[in-house]
Amino acid sequence: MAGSGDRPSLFDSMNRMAASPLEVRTLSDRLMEVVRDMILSGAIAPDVPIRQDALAADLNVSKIPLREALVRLEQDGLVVSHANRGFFVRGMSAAEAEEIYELRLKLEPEAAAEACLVADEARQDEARRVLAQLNAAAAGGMPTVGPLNRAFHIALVQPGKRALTTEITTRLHVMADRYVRKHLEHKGRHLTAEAEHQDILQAWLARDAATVRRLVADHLQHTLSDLREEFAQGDGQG
Amino acid sequence: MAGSGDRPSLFDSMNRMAASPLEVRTLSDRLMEVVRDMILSGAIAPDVPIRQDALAADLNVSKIPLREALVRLEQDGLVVSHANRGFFVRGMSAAEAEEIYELRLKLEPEAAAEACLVADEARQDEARRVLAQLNAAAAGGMPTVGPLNRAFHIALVQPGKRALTTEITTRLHVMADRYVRKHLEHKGRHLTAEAEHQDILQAWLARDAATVRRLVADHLQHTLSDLREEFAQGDGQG
DNA sequence: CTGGCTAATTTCGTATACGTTATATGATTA
DNA sequence: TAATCATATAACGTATACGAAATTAGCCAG
Repeated sequence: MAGSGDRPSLFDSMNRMAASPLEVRTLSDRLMEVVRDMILSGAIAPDVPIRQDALAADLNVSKIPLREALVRLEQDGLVVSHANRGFFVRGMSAAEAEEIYELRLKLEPEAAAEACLVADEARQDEARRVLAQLNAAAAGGMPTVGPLNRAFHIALVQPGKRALTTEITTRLHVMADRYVRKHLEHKGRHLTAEAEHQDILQAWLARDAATVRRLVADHLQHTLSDLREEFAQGDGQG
Repeated sequence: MAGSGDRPSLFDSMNRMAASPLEVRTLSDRLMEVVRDMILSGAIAPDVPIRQDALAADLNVSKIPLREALVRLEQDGLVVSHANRGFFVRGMSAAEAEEIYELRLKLEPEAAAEACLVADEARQDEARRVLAQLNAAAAGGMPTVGPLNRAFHIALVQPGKRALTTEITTRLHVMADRYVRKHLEHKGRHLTAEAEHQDILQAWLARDAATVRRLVADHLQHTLSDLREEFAQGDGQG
């Protein structure tokens, strides 16, 4: 009897956000988010093997749904697996950060611009609401800043109804998140970002596609510039 | 320290066709390709539930690696899963085809153009060799046309050493493959494609980036146009 | 037909076991 | 001592069996 204890532990942190009321989700699906956040937050270090039995025991699950979650994360680019050696958190590199932002710059500005033209009122409300939550979380130094930041950027793209574009954008944002957290969170990056977000939202709500395109590109470019600075400085650090 | 040496790393590449001789792969990894080919070839119809026990029995494996393979394919966009209802082959739509090609047009021409500038001799040989194989397979009506076509397009991008771009391009090509097979394979599309491929390769080998960019874009645009025609005609069919 | 109950099928997760591979440890030899 | 070989331990990947929960299908009353 494994489920008898029912330690609440790690899952509740995830269940709080998103989770539309009547959405059914599988365990491995939720595990993916839990493990993903452990990786993004640095709780699991890169390049060290992820011990499946141990981690599964920690999370009070068996290793089969955990493996499925890890497989998902491998496709998401956060972990790599080597046959018979297991899963490892992917190492980070300046080159990868460059590539991530290069791709985001190619996709996100236009996607957001097109989406703003077709967003209905519900989607507009959602974007507004998410940004408010994000600002509140950032002000309070909450650990949900990362996910909410992602939710905001996605909310700008999603109304475009292009599933693939939205999905790729989401993945790129997840990968970017690691770099932002590691290198930028300790300084006031999200404070400058807050102003940029506000301007973007305003143009987006006004359906000013051209401005949205420009502002989103600028926003990404600024973050990338900050990252470049960080990389140039703390170059050799682990 | 484990990773200090970083040997040449024989096994960092993605799923390639000509497997390097002593590459170790897990069962679920190979299963992914098997099931993927079943989907691409239409052996598994869209929108009908994939019976895990039955399929696993057919393939003489247990359902654990099969589920992992299906999870991979879900991230690849070929199947969808609904909690407690299982996995389904994703339905096809003209809208999705449009989006796939729109994204490919945004990424592939430039990626191929940049890659041709830095491709070493080995990569150039590989591109040449793969195209020869593709032409041979197309001439003989072999079922390997799809994978070889994909291999050729990837060979044009891979030397750019941008892992993410290569990976996304690969996925988009896999998704596109389904549409090409279903709607275009029965007509002589790969015959016109053959000439375009030849021109692309020539410019690519000559490191003529601008021409590569243009020709790849044209090539994709032609295929998309053909697809549009097909959709416009056989509109209401399955 | 509609709505709801029951039964059957299937997925999802757990527990357990086992072969194979990798890694660490210790012994042997040059 | 250093390098190589051999052994032991640990971990991964897969198979099997079982149970619980959910979905689907069938049936029946109104």
